Amino acid sequence: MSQSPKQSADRTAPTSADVARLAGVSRATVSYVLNNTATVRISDGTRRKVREAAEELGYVPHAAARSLRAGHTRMVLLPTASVPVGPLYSAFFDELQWALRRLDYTVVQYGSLGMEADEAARAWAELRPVAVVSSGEIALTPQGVEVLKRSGAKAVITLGAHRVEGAHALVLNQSEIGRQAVAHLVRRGRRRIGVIMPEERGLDFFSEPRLEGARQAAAGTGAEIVPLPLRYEEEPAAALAGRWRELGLDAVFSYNDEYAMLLMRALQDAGIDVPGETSVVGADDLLLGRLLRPRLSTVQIDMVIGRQLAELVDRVVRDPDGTPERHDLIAARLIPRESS
Amino acid sequence: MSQSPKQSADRTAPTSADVARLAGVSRATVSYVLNNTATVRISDGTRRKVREAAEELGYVPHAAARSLRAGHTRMVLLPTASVPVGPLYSAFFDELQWALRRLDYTVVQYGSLGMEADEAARAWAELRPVAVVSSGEIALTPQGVEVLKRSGAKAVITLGAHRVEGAHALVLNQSEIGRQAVAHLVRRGRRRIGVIMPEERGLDFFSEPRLEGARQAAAGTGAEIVPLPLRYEEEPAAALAGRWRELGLDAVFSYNDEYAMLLMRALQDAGIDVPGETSVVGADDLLLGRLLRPRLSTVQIDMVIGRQLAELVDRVVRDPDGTPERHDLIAARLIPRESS
DNA sequence: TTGAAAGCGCTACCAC
DNA sequence: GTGGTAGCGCTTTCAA
Repeated sequence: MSQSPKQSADRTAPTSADVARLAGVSRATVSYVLNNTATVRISDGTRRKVREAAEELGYVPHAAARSLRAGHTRMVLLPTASVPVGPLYSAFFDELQWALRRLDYTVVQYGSLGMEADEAARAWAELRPVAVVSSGEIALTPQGVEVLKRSGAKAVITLGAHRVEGAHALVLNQSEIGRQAVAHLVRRGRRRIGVIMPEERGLDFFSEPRLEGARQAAAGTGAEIVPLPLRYEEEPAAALAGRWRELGLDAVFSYNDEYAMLLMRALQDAGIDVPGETSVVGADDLLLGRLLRPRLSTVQIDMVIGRQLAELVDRVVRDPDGTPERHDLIAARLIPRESS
Repeated sequence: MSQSPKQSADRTAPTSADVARLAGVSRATVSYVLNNTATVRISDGTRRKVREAAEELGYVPHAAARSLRAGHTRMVLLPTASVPVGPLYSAFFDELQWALRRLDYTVVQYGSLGMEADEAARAWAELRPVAVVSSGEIALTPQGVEVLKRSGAKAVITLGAHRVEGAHALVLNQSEIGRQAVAHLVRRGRRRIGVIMPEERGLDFFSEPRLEGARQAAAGTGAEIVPLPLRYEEEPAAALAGRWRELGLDAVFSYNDEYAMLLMRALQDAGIDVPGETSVVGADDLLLGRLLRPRLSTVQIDMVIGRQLAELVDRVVRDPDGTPERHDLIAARLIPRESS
């Protein structure tokens, strides 16, 4: 083997002082050049020397030192905790991240699985993020918001069903989804409507408001809403289908398309005709809904573009004392197919 | 409105000096107490005073200042970029995060969507992570690894099919999946076997090795492998099914269960009998495979537990100069059902 | 048992 | 145009 470039690996990271020394200038000049500081004029020769020195040493600025000096960061913290939320949500997150980067923020997801609310808030605060966008998987208390703001967070934004004192809110009005689904079923003349409630942890956050919307749509129509807890597995689905007739249901809003597929298969295997005896409506408009027979009616969900949220973050960071805003983030539209 | 607690929000964050002042001690003492420094004895009275002062002020230490002083961090960086990877992968990531936190690392996902390899490596290096676990969505070049190591990363671990010079590798031997699927089909007497190659960006990372494995399994058996590009949509699937007979295939390994569902539906709609005329095998053992008719044969994938990877990270951080390890991370097992 | 002070890497103010 | 330098918040050595 010839001499590998490993030698450099164990040397310590070059600092701006190293760059300055190699370029034969002061650290100040290095900083000016590498940050393109506008308030100061540097000769082109010096600029080039500094750039070359930085390149040669493989200089990478030290974010912690920079933000310590600056007194603030450009970090937007997105706490996460493991909710398996599907393609819609992840597309939304991707877009949010991308849009925030365009606005020159550093986007960081902080895994907070299993942390208590205030413990989590403190851990986030240690990083001194300029903004926190909490998707609601980790509950944020008013105290938590306070801790974050004291630690320099200009914007604390919750993304979810509930408001938190002191934080801006982006409301995912999930209830609209349940409302659309049930309104459709009522129009179809259905009167006893089941609503699937997933038993998986972390989903009540979505399912509760959907149930609530279902109730609202049924109110005053004479239709009845029956919550149906269900685990995402074959046996419980079969069991539920087994007592379907004694439940006396003529329709079901099945939380989303995946639960709908599970339930519809179980119903069919139990000899229940869909949609003749029971209508089924899903949500999310996944491709699989169109592959089922009968094709699955569903509620299509248009999440607001992440860019919009990114701009809200930026606006609040610039004007932290503005009135907390409240935005609705979801538009829902029913797509009737064959299952209802 | 009565006076809200907003007053405190715009004050600056309390520092250890503030705590020291309130407790009537020095900053050193504050540090000793709050970090439970073992090498120094502090009286219980002082301890309590410090703790109370910190509590009262809502003191949160400044991670950047701490790590600047310490010369290193405990941050493990997980670069991410939007690959729609499914429940298996996300469960794996959850476990990894959780296990790393137990080992006292701070786990941070860094959204790197759309970055170039070396630009990304530099951005990560600015944060001076002690370890980087790159899931391979962002290609890591040898130069990138070098930059990260120079900036203090003790462990650079790639998670994927390819090795990168200088980095430890956790090989997701995806090829085993294709191998299992095709070996099964050959045993069933199939001779012309299609392999679905998703056209969605970011998946060739998984699909290429699966194809390679398929080829290996076919080699010497007289069976023939035919790659079949496919977008995850109904029309292309229907089109592919439309020319199925002219392709002369008697089996297909369909990348995963979701593509299998899409293709199987298209084949059935085109009047192709499954498994009579064509066998179909998926992968991932998703629930939906059991809901299909015929039930879908699949390759079950056992990902190594995240804890194992967390321990590797920790081991490499403690002994950075150890020989780069190479681990196989996937065990695959064929589950025959009705579709093959 | 506690305190004083140096210094991590960086930027921005001021002087030359 | 460029350089000297203070100081961000923290930990840790050394003295008291």
